Amino acid sequence: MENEGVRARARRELVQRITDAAREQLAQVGAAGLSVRAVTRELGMAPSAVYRYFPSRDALLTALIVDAFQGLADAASAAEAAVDRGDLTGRWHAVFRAVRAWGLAHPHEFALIYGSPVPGYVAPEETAELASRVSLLLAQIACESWAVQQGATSAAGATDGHRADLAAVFAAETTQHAGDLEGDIRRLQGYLAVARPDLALDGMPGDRALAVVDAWTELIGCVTFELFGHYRRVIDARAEHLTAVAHRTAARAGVL
Amino acid sequence: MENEGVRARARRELVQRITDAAREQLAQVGAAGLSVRAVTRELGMAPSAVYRYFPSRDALLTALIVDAFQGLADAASAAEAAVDRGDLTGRWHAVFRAVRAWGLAHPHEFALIYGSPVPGYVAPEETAELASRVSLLLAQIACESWAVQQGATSAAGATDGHRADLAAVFAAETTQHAGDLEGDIRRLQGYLAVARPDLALDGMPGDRALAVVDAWTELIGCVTFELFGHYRRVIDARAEHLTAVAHRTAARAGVL
DNA sequence: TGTACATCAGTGAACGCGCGTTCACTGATGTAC
DNA sequence: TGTACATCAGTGAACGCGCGTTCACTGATGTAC
Repeated sequence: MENEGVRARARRELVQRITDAAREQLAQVGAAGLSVRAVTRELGMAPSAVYRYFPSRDALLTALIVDAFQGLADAASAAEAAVDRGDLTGRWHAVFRAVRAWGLAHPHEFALIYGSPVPGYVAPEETAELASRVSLLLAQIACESWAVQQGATSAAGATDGHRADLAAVFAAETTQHAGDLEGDIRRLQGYLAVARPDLALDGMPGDRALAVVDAWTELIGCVTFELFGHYRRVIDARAEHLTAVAHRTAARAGVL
Repeated sequence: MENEGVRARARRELVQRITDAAREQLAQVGAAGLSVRAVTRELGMAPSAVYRYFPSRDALLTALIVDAFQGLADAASAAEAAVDRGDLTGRWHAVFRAVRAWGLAHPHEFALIYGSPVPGYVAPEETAELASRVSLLLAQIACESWAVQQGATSAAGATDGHRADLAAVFAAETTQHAGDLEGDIRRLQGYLAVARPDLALDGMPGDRALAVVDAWTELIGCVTFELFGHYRRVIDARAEHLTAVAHRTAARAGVL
C-alpha cells in the first residue's frame, strides 16, 4: 500500500513535470511546434520515456488543453468568488478582468483553447464541461440578478455559497429540440434551471440567456482580438475598453 | 515588349497556380501543415521550382494571408454594395451574412487570418489596411446613418457611389494620442472623417464609434465560435443567431 | 526476515519520414547588333 | 533576317534537420510466500 503510494506519487510528480515542461515549451513555440523530443530534452531524459506517461503526442496536447481550460476557469471563478455576493455587477466585472488577465499571462494557452483548432485533433468529451465554466459563471450572475429583481423568496442571501453541479448540468439532455433559436434558448434555460435549482427562473425572458451568450462571445472576442493583434491601431486602452464592454454587456444581461 | 509580356504573363499564371494549390492544401491540412513540397507535388513540379516565385515558405504564407483578407473583404463589399443605398440596416445585415458565409466556405482561410497567429510570423504592413476593410464597411454604414439622422445637407443621396480612399485613411496619422479610451475614440473618428469627408461627422458621439468596434468584434467572434466549435451544445441555429446579433449591434451603432 | 519472481521506469539506438532550402545543371526564351 | 550572347524557368540530387514512435535492454522497486 504505502510502497505502491511511493511509486504512484513519483508517477504523479513526473506527469506534472512533463506537462509543466510542455507548457513552458508551448509558451515559447506555440502548439504547432510542441514536440515530445524538446520536452524530454528540457527534462534531461530520453524521448521514449514520455511514452510511459502519455500514449502519444496528442495525449500530451490534450492534457495541456484540459489544463488550460481549468486554469482559465479557476482564475475566473476565484476572482468572482472574491467579490461580495450582493455586488452582482462587481462579480460580472471580476470575471471579465480575470479572463483578460489570464489571457495576457498565458497567451499561448489561450490561443490553444480559443484559437485555431489543431488540425486532426478532436476534443474529448470531458473538455466540453470545462469549456463552459466561464460562460456558466456569467449565466449564474445573470440568473441571480433576475431572481433578485423579481424579489422572489430565493434572493441573494439564499444563494450564498451555492455551487452549481456542472456534471448535472451537462448530464441534462434536452429531449426536444426544435432547431431554431427559440429551441436553443429553451435548452440554455434548461441548463440554468439545473445549475441553479435554488432560483425561480421560470419567468426569465429568453433574451437574457442570449445576452449572456453574447457577453461571453464578446468577452472572448475582445481578449482574442487583443492577443492576436487585431486591436492594433484600433483600441490601445485595452483594459479600459474591456471594462466598458463589461459594463454594457452586464446591462444587457440585466445585471444591475 | 510583347515577348516580355509573354514571359510576364506565364509568370503571373504560375504564381496563380501555386497560390491556388497552396490554398487547396491549406483547406485540407491547415496553416501549420502547409508545405512547399506538397504544393509542388500537387502541381507536378520540382520543390525547388517554387523558389523562382517565392523566396521562402513564409512568403507563400503571406500571399495566402493577403488573399484571404482580400477575399473576405471583397465578399463583404460585394454583398453590401448589392443592397439599396438607402436601406442602411439591410446593408449592415448584408455584411454580417457575407462574413459568415465566407467563413463557412473558407474555414481554414478564416482561421488563418482570425485564428492563432502563426508562430514566428509577423504580418507585413500591407495587411493592416486589408484587415480593416470589413470594420470600415460597418463604420461607414454607421456614419451614413448618423448623417441621415442629423438631416444634414449631405444625406444618403449625396453619398451614393462614394468609395472611401482607404490608403488615405491609413496614411492619416493621429498626431496626439492620450493612451486612454477617449484618445482611441478620437483617433477612430479621425479615420472616419478621412474616409468619408462628404459627411458632416463632427457632432457624432464617441459611443457610436465604439459600438462599431463592438459590432465588429462580435461579428468575428460569432463566426469564429461557430467555426471553431464553441457554439456546440450552445447555439444550433447559427444563421438565425447571427441575424439577431446583427439586429442588436445595428441598433447600438445607431443604424436604423 | 529472506528469497524468487513480477512489475515498472527509464535508456539508447534505430526506424522511416517529410521538411525547407541550396546548387550546379540543362534547355528554352528573349535581346542586341 | 541571322547570329552570339544573356536571361530566365525548371530539374534533380543532395544537405542537414527534427520529428513521433518502436523495441530490446538494464536496473530498480515492489510483491508473494
